[in-house]
Amino acid sequence: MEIPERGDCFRADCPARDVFGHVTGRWGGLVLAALLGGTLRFSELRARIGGISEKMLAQTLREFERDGLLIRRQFPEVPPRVEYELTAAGLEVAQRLDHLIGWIQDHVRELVAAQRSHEATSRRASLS
Amino acid sequence: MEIPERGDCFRADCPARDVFGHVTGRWGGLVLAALLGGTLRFSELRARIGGISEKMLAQTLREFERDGLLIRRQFPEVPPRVEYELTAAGLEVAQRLDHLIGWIQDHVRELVAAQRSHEATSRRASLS
DNA sequence: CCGTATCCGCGCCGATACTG
DNA sequence: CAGTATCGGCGCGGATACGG
Repeated sequence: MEIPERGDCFRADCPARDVFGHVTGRWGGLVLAALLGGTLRFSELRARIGGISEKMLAQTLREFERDGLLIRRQFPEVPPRVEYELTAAGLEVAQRLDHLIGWIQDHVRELVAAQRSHEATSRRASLS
Repeated sequence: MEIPERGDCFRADCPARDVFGHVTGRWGGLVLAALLGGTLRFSELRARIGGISEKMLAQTLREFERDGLLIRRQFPEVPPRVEYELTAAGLEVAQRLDHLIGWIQDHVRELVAAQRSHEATSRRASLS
């Protein structure tokens, strides 16, 4: 397929949509944001990201390695040690993700309040 | 549940993770980013976001309305007209998403090149 | 035009067991 | 420690039909 100079995530067939899908996948954003603090081992990542399974962590890491957003560094030791680190591209993406995550975290109460208020409204409406 | 002053998306049980899930859902980011240009009708949104079905668009819009990120405005006309617009909170989220999307779109060639190069590497590795 | 309702297949993802 | 292999449920999401 022809790769345009600039992608368009709004088109279904654009490779940019593909990468966007990885980044906004269920675990993608959390993995990248977790690595903003610096290099982490597999088990450290797993501990930091609540609820992720080994399978999904491994799968997500492989996707991002393929996309060139992080690098995998393996040490010839026993027990084995593997570290993951953002590439320059990965850092750019992770920083933008972090801004998004940060805003949401800072406004949790406002968001939850909106949810509650909306529930109340729809209840009143359904009482005809 | 106790709502902390500041959320933590890395915890599995935090409401912030919940909203983060909506925003980074399959269609969430594209819907919010599409509304950055201003108010849009249902059919306009559907046309702009390649591949989305009516069902998923409606579902995504309802989630965000509940989260207080957008408002739904219905006009008493025939044929009916419904417009969707970002709230102040939605604008904040959408802008951050747009930065993320923009970077990916601007670097689509770099990303695709990384994917190709990685395929070549893993092919060589598997040839033992 | 703007949805909702229903069905249902596919693939995501968790659980478990196993390997180097 | 850092994974891979395999299985299976179930929910996401597409297709279709219908309603206001």
